[in-house]
Amino acid sequence: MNISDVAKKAGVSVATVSRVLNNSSSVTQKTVKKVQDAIDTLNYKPNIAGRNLRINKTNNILVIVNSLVNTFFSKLIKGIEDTAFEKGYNVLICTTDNSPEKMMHYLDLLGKKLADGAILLGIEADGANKARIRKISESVPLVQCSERIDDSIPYIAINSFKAMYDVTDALIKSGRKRILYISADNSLFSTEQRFDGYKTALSDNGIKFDSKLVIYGNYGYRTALQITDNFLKKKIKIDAVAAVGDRMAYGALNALKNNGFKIPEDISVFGFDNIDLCHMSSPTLSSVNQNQQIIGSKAMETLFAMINDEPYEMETITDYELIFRESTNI
Amino acid sequence: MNISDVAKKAGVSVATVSRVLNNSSSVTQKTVKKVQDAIDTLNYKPNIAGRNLRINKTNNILVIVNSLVNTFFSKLIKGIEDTAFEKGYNVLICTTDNSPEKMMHYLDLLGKKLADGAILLGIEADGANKARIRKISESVPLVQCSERIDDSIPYIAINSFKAMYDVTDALIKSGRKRILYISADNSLFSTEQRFDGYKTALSDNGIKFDSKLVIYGNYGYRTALQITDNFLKKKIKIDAVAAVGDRMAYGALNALKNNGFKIPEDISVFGFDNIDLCHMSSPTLSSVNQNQQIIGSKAMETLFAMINDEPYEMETITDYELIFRESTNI
DNA sequence: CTGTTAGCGCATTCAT
DNA sequence: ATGAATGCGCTAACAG
Repeated sequence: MNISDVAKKAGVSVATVSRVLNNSSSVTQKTVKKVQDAIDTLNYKPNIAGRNLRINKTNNILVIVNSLVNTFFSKLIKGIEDTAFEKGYNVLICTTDNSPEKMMHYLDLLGKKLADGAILLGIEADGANKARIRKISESVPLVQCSERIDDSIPYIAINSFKAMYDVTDALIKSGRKRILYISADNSLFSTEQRFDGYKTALSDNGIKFDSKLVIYGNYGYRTALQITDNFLKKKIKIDAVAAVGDRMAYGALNALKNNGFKIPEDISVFGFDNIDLCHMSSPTLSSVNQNQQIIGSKAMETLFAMINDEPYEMETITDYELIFRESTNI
Repeated sequence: MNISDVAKKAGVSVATVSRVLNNSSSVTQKTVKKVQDAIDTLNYKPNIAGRNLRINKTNNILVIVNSLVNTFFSKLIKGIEDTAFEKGYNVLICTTDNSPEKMMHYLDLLGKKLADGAILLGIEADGANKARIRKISESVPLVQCSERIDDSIPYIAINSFKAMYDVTDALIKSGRKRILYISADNSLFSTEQRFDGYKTALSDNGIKFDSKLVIYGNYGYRTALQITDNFLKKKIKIDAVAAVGDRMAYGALNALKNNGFKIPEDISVFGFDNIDLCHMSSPTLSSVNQNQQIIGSKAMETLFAMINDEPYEMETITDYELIFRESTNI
């Protein structure tokens, strides 16, 4: 069942059927109707593979992400998908499980024309892979979201420096001075930016940075619980905690509780990303909210513009907001 | 840059290049090397669209799901993806936002040969769409996961009846008799099954079912908080809560706390799905854990068998386990 | 406004 | 073991 069956049925040429299908150049209403009827009675669906081959375009885009099991990214993907849907694109999701090999494998699919472009979500890459990604970006539209790998590739994210600056500043303004900073043990752009934000806010408020007040986790709850507990054993006095992720903030929060501290009376706790849990837990958790839907949408729009040779921004900075809840008394 | 460029470079025919590419029939080692070298120096990638058209197969599968922003489904998708990756398939994720139109749109893509088959995740369908899905399933491999739409389509899930039976039974065995049941306001197979499990466990333990002890939400936290609060205003005595979802259990739990009840001393609370939050909250929440990774993996394996005309199971029932935490004293 | 035809890149049948 | 030739389904250039 193909286009020529429809042509035969409708008593026209395949070209005419194709024209109706793509409502390209002018076809008489009468002919359109004949063709439509044939399509309907045969229940014909155009074969995408044939079309893709001919026009050398797939209307697919790749989303490359470490893991879907992270609502930060799944919300972002929803933004991508909604916009992709509007523009007639299908979204292929590729999860890499933090494996560079898997990531490069998926990037390879772009060369095979499986998709017209790709969005890299929160991707970390070392020197060699950075170079390969840059190389690929020279021939295929690529957009990076929420983490920056290469300056030559369009980038969409919040200003992580400013966000963590604001968190730190708010904690200080509420009277806290010794803020335990829970960072992540990676080389992500956002990690570095946030750390800079923390240090700059301290310094702007005349507080000396103390490296003993910095501990490193992996975004997970258990590790954060553990490292905070270890930290508390040292009996170093603190009056607040700022974490680069909510799960880590919860790990800290529970470690603090277990050690007899009252939240927020003794110690304020501030998270990052505003996961659903933040408003369901007790105490509810103060956190930084990003609008993932918009980030995703902007990423797709940028990619779409690249694919269609339209102008686009090299850098799109989106909004964030600090949400104050019970874990802080600000 | 295509297969014939490679053939030219290697001094062989396109047929031979194709054979090397698919290591089909016998090609001399020497020829293989020549071709490989040509491929490498040209950095040639076979065009998937051309291949798909020729072999009438895409190695793509569709996953149709209401929303990715639900770790239950995203974990399931991880199971699908891992298995798909092993088998050389790419996964196209289509989110429907509970819109039947969107779902049918995506199912339509199957007819257009965008993918070789589809997995339906937790999909709800009314009479008309049920019929359309069944119709589609006659010509395209389809698998349904975690919710059942049609008996003629392979199905993978836990036994929801038995799981909720076990929850209810465990609560009763721990001395609870008046168990508030928080269900969801939908016509999903699992909803019905769980409700039956609850009622049967009551009856098997000689407890009369009381319809006043059943309230309906939408899987969300806020609604559950609200309806539980409304329920408590009626001053009907209860000593336990069983919910069909963890978020609802949390809504109930917080409503109970707000009304001065102690968990679990006054009232035990049991959730369903074991979301991450369960072990991070205080109190931690007892819940039913399903192995989504395995469900997803089995779904992909079943779909793979269908695509390749191999034998497959019409029904795969996976394990679950009750996890007892601080919200119950069992 | 419509038809004829070529060719996108590939796998495969049929020769040799 | 290899090559020549065909056609998968479609769009677009060209002709009329």
